[in-house]
Amino acid sequence: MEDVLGNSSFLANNFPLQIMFDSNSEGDKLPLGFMELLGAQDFTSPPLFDIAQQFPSLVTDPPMKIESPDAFNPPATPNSSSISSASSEAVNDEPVKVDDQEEDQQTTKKQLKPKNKNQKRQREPRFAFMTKSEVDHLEDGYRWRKYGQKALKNSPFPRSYYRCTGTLCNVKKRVERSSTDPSIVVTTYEGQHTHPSPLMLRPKLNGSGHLNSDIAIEAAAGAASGMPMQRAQPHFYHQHQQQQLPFGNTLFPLGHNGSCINAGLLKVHGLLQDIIPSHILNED
DNA sequence: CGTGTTTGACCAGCGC
DNA sequence: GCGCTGGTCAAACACG
Repeated sequence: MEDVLGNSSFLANNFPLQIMFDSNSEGDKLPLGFMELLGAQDFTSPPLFDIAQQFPSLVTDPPMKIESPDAFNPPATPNSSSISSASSEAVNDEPVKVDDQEEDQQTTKKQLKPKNKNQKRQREPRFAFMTKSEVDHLEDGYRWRKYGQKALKNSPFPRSYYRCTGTLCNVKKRVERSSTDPSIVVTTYEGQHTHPSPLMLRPKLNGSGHLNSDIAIEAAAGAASGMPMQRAQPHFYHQHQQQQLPFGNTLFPLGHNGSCINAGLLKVHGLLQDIIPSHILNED
């Protein structure tokens, strides 16, 4: 339970989570991240989930269960750098959702006043991003309303709860700092945005005038590598062998046996061309 | 006035 | 059954 994040949520509900982790030492606020590239796929491109499904070789040992495309609908992007974690909580053998928004709302209400005692509380797929940043609440292109804050048992840092302010959008996120490394901000997204990012309409340029493809690539690589979070986590800190990515950001290895996300990254590289303009991928 | 934050209280899930 | 903990609500408050 007490892990490097002091976070139990990753292990909740008995499903593996997958995280991606990289850092941006400057903690720069990137106006947009891979959410707009990945999250935007909800509206423009096939989700990365499909990619991972099509290329099971990207899945590491143990293979991450990919049971629902929802699990790969990536969350909004932290502005500095990111790790992604995917859960398959909302999958199981539940019938595929008919109406996302409606179900989301029902789910939310169920959490408070469940009418169905036989039915376990269902949660949305979750993604965790570990971001090295001075800022707690990372700008990700969406507007969030804070609805709660909770002190965590094994962490001196509180966890903040945010909800997307978009109408009918039930996406939530939790933001907390790692208890072991306060410079690490752990952002956990839950649910799917039902609307495009407000910032999506703007050109996706970073400070240097380049698209922020690195984040998307890392996310995709991490997602495809299928690293269960509960196993990957400790390695971030205790066995980390930082890998300098060609994209500039430092990516922490996810593999338990020395394999790092870079391997997956290479594999996904071609896949991402479907999502990310080729010139971006060639920038390295 | 609209929007967002703070914060105490409440509830549900889980482990013992 | 009980206590602990995480997650959420909602009133009060702050701010532009």
